[in-house]
Amino acid sequence: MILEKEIISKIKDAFQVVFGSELAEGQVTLQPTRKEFDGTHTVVCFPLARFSKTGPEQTAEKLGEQLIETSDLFSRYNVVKGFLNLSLNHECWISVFQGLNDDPNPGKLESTGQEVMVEYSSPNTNKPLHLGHLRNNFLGWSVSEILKAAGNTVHKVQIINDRGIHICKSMVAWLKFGEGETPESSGKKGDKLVGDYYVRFDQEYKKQIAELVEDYAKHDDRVSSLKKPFHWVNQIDKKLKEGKEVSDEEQGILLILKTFIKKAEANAPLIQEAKDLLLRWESKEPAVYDLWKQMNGWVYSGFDTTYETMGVDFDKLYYESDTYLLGKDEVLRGLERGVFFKKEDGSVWVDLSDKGLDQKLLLRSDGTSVYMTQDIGTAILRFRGFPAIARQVYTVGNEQEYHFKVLFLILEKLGYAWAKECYHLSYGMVDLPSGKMKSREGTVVDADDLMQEMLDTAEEHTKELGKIEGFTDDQARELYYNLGLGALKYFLLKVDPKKRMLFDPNESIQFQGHTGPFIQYTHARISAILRKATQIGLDDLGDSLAKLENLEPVEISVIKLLSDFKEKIKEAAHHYSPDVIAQYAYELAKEYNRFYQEISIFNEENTHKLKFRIAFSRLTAQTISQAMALLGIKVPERM
RNA sequence: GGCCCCGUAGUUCAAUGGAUAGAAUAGAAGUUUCCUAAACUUUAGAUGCAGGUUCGAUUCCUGCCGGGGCUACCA
Repeated sequence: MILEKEIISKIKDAFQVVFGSELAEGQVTLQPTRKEFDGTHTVVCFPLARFSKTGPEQTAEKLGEQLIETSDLFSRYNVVKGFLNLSLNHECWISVFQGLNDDPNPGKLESTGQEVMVEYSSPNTNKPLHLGHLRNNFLGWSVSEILKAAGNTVHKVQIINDRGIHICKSMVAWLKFGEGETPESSGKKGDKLVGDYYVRFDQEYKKQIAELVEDYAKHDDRVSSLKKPFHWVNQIDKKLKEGKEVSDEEQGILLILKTFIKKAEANAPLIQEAKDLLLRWESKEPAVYDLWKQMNGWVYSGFDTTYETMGVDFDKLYYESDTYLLGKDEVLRGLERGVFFKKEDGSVWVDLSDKGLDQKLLLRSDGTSVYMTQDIGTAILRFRGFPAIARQVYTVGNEQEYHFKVLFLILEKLGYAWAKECYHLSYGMVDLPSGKMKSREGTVVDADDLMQEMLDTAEEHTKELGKIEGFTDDQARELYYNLGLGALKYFLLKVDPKKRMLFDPNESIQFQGHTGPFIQYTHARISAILRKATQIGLDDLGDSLAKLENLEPVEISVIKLLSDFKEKIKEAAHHYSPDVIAQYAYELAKEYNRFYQEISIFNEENTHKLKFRIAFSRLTAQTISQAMALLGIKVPERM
């Protein structure tokens, strides 16, 4: 911020005069003054003692003295230990406020001229979206908005994993057990319907495996005495995981049974059918291809509904079925050029041992591609389609950190200069109190269900507080939506993306305290003031600012926060961290609420003060609204 | 086994190497003739353990303990 720069420059000048030694740019550490001390800006003088050749405390004292004498920026100072606390004078704050109020581009930094592609969501098309996807989408969408505000051109994209064995599983189950069910016939949302068949496949598949294992066991003397071998394995596995003792005999049996299970997994008729279907799909057999299209279509329309509720969107969609072949070509080309190597069985690998990693498979021995192969293809395709993009940001969970490390290294090896600029926006899992979400154990928190719950809770709260007087039905619904989703988005975005976080479904997301609705409420409060101001014609600031004689401390601290906004956007963009914005919006709202409590705006007799406070409130509302917009949260006029 | 991440109030989250470790919730006590009490004020409560570097360590380094992840011819 300009203000900060100016202060630092004054400090450098003063230091030069008093101690005769020049400080470099980064040597002045300026930080916000803690609220128990007087002042707004604090210079940490410990590191300066080295250059001033005197103790930190004297350094601070002399520096403060000099600053007051020579600069018109500061009104007073105090020294606590080696900390120099500075207070800016009235005119300075007035001009800061003036600058913010006149800013033609509030909340938007100068263009960097850079183009960035941000990928997020990218779900598989075999099951509905869940809580984890919510964090992913809100994060990716918000980071995109933040990057835009920071002056970049952004392309929001996702890759849809529409191809592969997983979708074939749903298809097999639907063919076998579906009896022609469609979203229309059963009224089920398309993604839910397909997800159900995926689950069904898994259940039936498990059954077949268990049967096969039992059969193998029956014919093997070593284990034929076991009644339910499959169940037994699970028990022993559980024991091992809990660190309990397992006898040698049990371990021996376990080993035998594990080979049985592996064999059964490969030989179960259902998985054979799914694999067969995948081959038929790859050869584009019309019946299979049509069914694949139809079921994917169901999923897409289901996803579209969910995305709409979530309030996220994309500029462009990529489909794995379109990109996986390109990846394969790239790998083969790399093989020719000696970047990759082939093993005897025909599989293609990359050797990354020079980078401290191991070898990684790129093409199976049967020539089919793996996950990595497709990602190579997709990345290259994107840069071909958008030659101007400087980098790609991948919003993907942190369990794939290794994968992306490898991907970027491979792209680099293939000679793509932009590979170095690619970034894996890695975020932590959302845990439940019971641990990780597992679809098999039915502990997945469904995205649609959760959002609906949030809307219901918002409605309940609002009605309890009796705050829907004068609302039409549509307005009320809009409010519940904004509050419910605001609470949810804020909850997921206020946490550092890198960290894993906890979600307790039994303890519903709060609407009080450090929450989205708290900030929304502050905005609604200010809106009420602005409405009233318009009514009585106090909208125009006129020359009141110049005639203002003093500012209250709480007003100064709000102005300081307002002036921090752009710096926060910069920081959030730099770290890909919406939580910076979330924390900022909260601090601003909280500080304004203090002002609101302390000062009764319309009881003020001095017109200049009154007009200033209205303009000041408007600027706060505007900043809150913009900050929240970066998080994808709408702020209401009334609530 | 190897590699990576995380351990902060009862709980959920903060703290570019800086002051007496901040919030929120749950607990205790207050504030409504006054612009929206989804608010505000007061109070009590925490850095896993042991070393090291530093004027100064929640932050950096080492070891230990605890939790999670990756290490598939799965995606």
